[in-house]
Amino acid sequence: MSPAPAHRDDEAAFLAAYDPRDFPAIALTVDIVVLTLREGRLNVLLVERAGQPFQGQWALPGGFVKAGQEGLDEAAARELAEETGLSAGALRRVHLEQLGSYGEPARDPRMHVVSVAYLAFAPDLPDPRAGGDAARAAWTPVVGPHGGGTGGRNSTERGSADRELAFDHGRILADGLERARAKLEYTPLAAAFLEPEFTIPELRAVYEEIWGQKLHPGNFHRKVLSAPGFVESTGETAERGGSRGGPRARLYRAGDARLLHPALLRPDAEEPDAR
Amino acid sequence: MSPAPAHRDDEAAFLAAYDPRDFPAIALTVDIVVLTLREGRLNVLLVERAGQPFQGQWALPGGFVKAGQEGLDEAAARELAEETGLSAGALRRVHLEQLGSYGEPARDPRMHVVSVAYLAFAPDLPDPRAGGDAARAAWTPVVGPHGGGTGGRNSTERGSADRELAFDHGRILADGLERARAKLEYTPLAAAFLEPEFTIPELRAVYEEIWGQKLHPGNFHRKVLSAPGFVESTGETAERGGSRGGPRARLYRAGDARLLHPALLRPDAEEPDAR
DNA sequence: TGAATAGTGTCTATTAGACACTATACG
DNA sequence: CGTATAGTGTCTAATAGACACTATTCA
Repeated sequence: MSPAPAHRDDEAAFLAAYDPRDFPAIALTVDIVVLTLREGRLNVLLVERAGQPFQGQWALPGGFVKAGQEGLDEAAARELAEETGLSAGALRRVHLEQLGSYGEPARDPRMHVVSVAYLAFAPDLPDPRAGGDAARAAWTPVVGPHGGGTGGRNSTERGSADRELAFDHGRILADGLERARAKLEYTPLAAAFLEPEFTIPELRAVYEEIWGQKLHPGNFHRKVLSAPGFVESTGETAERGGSRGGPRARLYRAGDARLLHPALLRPDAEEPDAR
Repeated sequence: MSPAPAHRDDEAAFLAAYDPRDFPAIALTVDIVVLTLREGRLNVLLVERAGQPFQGQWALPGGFVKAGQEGLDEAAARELAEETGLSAGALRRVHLEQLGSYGEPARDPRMHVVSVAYLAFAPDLPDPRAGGDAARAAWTPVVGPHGGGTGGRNSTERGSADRELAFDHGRILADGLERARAKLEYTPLAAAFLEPEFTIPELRAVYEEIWGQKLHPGNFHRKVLSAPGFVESTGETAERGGSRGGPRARLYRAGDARLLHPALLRPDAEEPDAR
């Protein structure tokens, strides 16, 4: 563990003599898969790269971790705020979790850059503004097993109508989408895509869009209500019924559970790839 | 993303002029939670630190990622081989997966060191030899909700009879243990703790030790056999029966499933902390 | 008025767990 | 021979999903 085989008696003296420059440099970035629903469709936040490498290509938002100044979660939250232009208050409604780290030496042609990827679930957000190092930033529809239920499980997953993402961001996005699908099964995080008060049919629409398949309305309703702490009733009723008719649904807000029991398993998840 | 706001026309020229030293340094390490069963008890591999900081304290094995030369998975595999002294062949029987990254600026007093933690499941291995930067290395019993079923879910988790680990390795170990418990539920990785051929009661002992609770022998047996691809029969029978009597059990080897359907849920996992 | 939807009731096939039983092996 | 265990059978409570039905709202 100790990079220099020093055996000083005094730790303070050791630290004073310690020069970080003695070690070969690896750069560290955070990149974020920010997912949201816009008009019912799953979107991911992408930025167009202003500089080299991959100039002009789309990439996940992210940036370098400020050495010695911030932890990984802080860096991700900072980048998220910068790229979406959201206030600290609005950010509290966003779920942010670590997705994984990606460190192939050749993933960035400049040097060895390790990226710690994060995954965020956000309610419908305003259009992003391009940050300093991004030419543009845009919510981009995610295709794949979404958007019609026709796409199979094995179809290549990428954002935005076949755009190829820079670096290995296509892979990171695919990992983030799979994580998101899994998270809906055993956490109440689907509510993070909605306003603070929402109806069960709205919640069901989140599941249907992210899982890419229709769910049974009656059974879904019952399962949500039977999972303790998933939702809690407000006593209120939605202003209007469904756009195509039907009674007004009751309003709920997110409960205090962090894990769902029982879980809402994907109907098809019996054989994911059961080989 | 681009650290210097360069707008060169030619990517090659850009790369030639690129100096990695322009950026503040963050060091990158991999640390590994290596779990194994020794005489039926869960053990973790720990090393005693030879140098500062935390000299003389126990820590997870790990080391610096070789910048530009290896990816994260490679670095973890290399460290694992170095610390356990295992051959490449023996390492193929070890399961290794990324656990998460830890990057608080103050987690290492020398400088900002980000650690990518890995989790490994290994069959019973020989005693480790101390590496270059470790005074000693030893398999260390894990206490916690293990070892007798008396420990509650909330008991502080640490290795080796109340040893305090260096850095934030206590936290990493706790995260690794929780991941291990969860992994047994929906993957067939319990077999990674056993020899290539094993009996169902041996497999059950893995679950009982890691989950810290007794399981119903009959129902466990049936659930394992009903999960497609979990185990496949060898047609053979164990040489001897149970040490305290009983018929000889049949031998199985790991099947080709990577996910269990249906999953083997922890009996208690109904309310993990359902708040 | 017709069509679509919210929410609830109910039936059934499946499953998890408890219990029981036998056959086998150790000491 | 006594005891413990492997493996299987069976019963029951809980669950998932299918189907049905009413009331409510939009167009």
